[in-house]
Parts: sequence; C-alpha cells; structure tokens
Amino acid sequence: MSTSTLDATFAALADPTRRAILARLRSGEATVTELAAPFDMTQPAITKHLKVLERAGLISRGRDGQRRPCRLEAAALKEATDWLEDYRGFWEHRYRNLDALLDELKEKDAPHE
Amino acid sequence: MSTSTLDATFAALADPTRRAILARLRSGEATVTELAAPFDMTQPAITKHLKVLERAGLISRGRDGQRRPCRLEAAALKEATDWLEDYRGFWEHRYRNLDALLDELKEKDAPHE
DNA sequence: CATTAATATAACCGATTGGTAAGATAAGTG
DNA sequence: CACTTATCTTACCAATCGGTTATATTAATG
Repeated sequence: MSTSTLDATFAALADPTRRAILARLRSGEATVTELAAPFDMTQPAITKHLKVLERAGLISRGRDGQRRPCRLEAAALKEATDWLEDYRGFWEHRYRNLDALLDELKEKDAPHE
Repeated sequence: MSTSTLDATFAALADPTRRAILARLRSGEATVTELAAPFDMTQPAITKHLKVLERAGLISRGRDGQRRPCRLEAAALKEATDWLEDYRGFWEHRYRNLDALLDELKEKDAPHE
C-alpha cells in the first residue's frame, strides 16, 4: 500500500463532486455527459474531476464510439478502507478504556491509605 | 454525516505527514515537539498540520502547562470509514459478477441454436 | 528577574486546485 | 459533405496548500 497512492486516493475523496460521481457509478457505468448532468458546472470541470479520480485509480475508462464510459474500480477504494480500518481497534477500545478510567476514578474516590 | 465534515477529514488524510502524526498518536498522547521530532520540517509546519487535523476533528488538544498535548479522536475517523465501507458491497460483489460473466461466456462458446 | 523551552502567529512564497471560456478533435447522422 | 454530439485541451484566474523565516506569547527554571 504505497504512500503516494493513499495521497491521491484520499485527496480525490476530499471533494464532494467527486464523491457524488463515485456514488453515481455504483449503479453502473456512465458517460461524461451523464455524470456532468446533475451538477451546476461546465463539462471541462467534470473532465478534470474524472482525471483526478482516474489518477487515483478510483475509476477507469473505456471507449464506446465517441463516448468514454467511466466505471468504478474497487482496488483503490479497498486500499483506503484498509488503511482506515487499521484504526478501528482504536475507537473500539476507546470505550473499554473509558470504562477502565471510570473504575480508576471510583477507586481514588474511596481513600485507602 | 455532513458533506463538509467528510471534505475536511479526507483532505486531512491526504497528506503523508498528517497520516504519520495520526499513526504516532495511536500509541498515546504526544506534544507538538514530540510529534515534530521525526520530520525534517520546522515546528510551525507541524503546528499547521495539527490545525488541519484538529479542524477535521481527527485530533483534540489539551493543556498541560506550556505543553499542548494532542490525542486521537475516534469520531471523524469512524465517519470516514463508514462512508468508505458503504462501498464494500461493490467490491465484494465484483468477484461474484466476474464469475457470472465467465459462466455466460462459456455458454456462448457452446453453440446451441 | 533573566533565560530557556514550548508553542503560536504573521507575512511571505511557489505549487496546486477548482473553476472558467474558447477552441480543437473525433465520431455519429441527415 | 455539413452538422451535431461527445469529449478533450489550452490558456487563464482566484483561492488554498505546504512550506519557510522571523517574531510573539506563555510557562518553567536557575
């Protein structure tokens, strides 16, 4: 899991337009014009976003005549998820740690020396 | 899960220095100077990174005399993970879909009309 | 009190980002 | 062939980013 891949992936995910594009692509391939339609933005702007997503490996593009359909790619998404899930132990242990702390405080409340 | 929170979180995660800081904080609180030590970077640069992490809700800061210890915060991390995990179904189904496609192709190979 | 240590702030810089408008390219269609 | 459709490319712009140096603030310490 290379550092620069994660850089590109998280950076790509940091933009709401791009996240919306990814969400749309979950229900299947789409062309540039289809992807651009919901946004109040020119087509070149969408093309730029698609390039960012492609460089991050989050999508790939085919060729169908004059259309360049985009599809979601699983690998980069999985890589980012894996990185984040490595922190899951932290936030799950957190509540256990809080319990332990409360116990500790209770013990201090009961003076015994 | 607000859009602008995800914006800030993913943007914060897009920088390798900041990811390294988070990784370091998994093993407990640390001061600014402690966090800055491993990096070939001035202290103000680290302070800036910490501000980005804090604005994203990924860390919080305490006060211990002249030190401002940083600790990891679970909530924002969890939010980002949740967003990404929503895509897990996609990449898990992907292989099942591939299987289905291969079956389909096999059937086409065996002419039956 | 003078000094040192920990952190923050301000001003600045070059590179990148997210958008635009205008025009090029390339593929279907009458 | 002329026209339209889908997409890309090229400048251009303002804003943000990631870093710097220099300076201020605040707290500990001799």
